[in-house]
Amino acid sequence: MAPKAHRHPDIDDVELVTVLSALAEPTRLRIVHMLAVHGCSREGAHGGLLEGERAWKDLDLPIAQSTLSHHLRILREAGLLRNRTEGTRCFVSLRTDELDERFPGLLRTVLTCNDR
Amino acid sequence: MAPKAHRHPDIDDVELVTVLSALAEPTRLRIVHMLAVHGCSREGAHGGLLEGERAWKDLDLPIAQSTLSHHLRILREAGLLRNRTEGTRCFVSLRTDELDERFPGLLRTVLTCNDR
DNA sequence: TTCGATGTTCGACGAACATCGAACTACGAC
DNA sequence: GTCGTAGTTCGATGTTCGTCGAACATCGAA
Repeated sequence: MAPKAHRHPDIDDVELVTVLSALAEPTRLRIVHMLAVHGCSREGAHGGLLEGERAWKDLDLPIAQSTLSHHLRILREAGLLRNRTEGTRCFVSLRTDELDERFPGLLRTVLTCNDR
Repeated sequence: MAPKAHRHPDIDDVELVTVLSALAEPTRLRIVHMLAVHGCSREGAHGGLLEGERAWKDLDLPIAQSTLSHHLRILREAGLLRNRTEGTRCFVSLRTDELDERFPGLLRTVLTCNDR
């Protein structure tokens, strides 16, 4: 659909438990990892990618589209990522800075641990 | 019961997602918080408390005993805490150092975030 | 040995969750 | 307008989870 506008919570309204719950699922942790590692890719020639963004369609995971959409919503509502719609396409990115202000060091620490 | 011996996982066998799942629940996060903040209490006169330990019975939460036991098991199996049995009593403590070696900074960061 | 205190395990229950396919919606292109 | 693309929402299904009370196991004390 790429509906008119997604709802992004005010970062100050996000609870720590909500963030942890969002991250406590293999698929979602992997999505966040992908966005962190490869989010800033310079595929300049490709599309209207902004800094740190990643196209929905490039998130190729072994799950159904509807399931991916579901996980992205969980992450969005936990304040972890932001959706930007451009025509029918949509791009996702981590809310790195805001999140770091609310929960200092959390995202970076988790991602570092995730690398083993 | 306080059975003969609890099973504590080798910290290297613990997955990040397991730890996050364990922490992603209000009651359990509160338990970990209590152990971190008040674990090192000097109630010297009271019992055989070791450094950083806390007696089972002192964890007074508004839940049934069986529920508390369940949560403690989840935390134990996630490598977050250790049980020590002494007679019929049992004491719990965070596996702070081991955990920090496996997932550097994770516990401290989460606890700091939890303080707001 | 009998009793009480301390935790653990065992169903059982409803709620929440991950997953899927199908129906739907919004947009660009023709 | 009509069609295809891109992503969301809905309904259904099976699983996991948090919670409880009851039964059980283990130990110290009387």
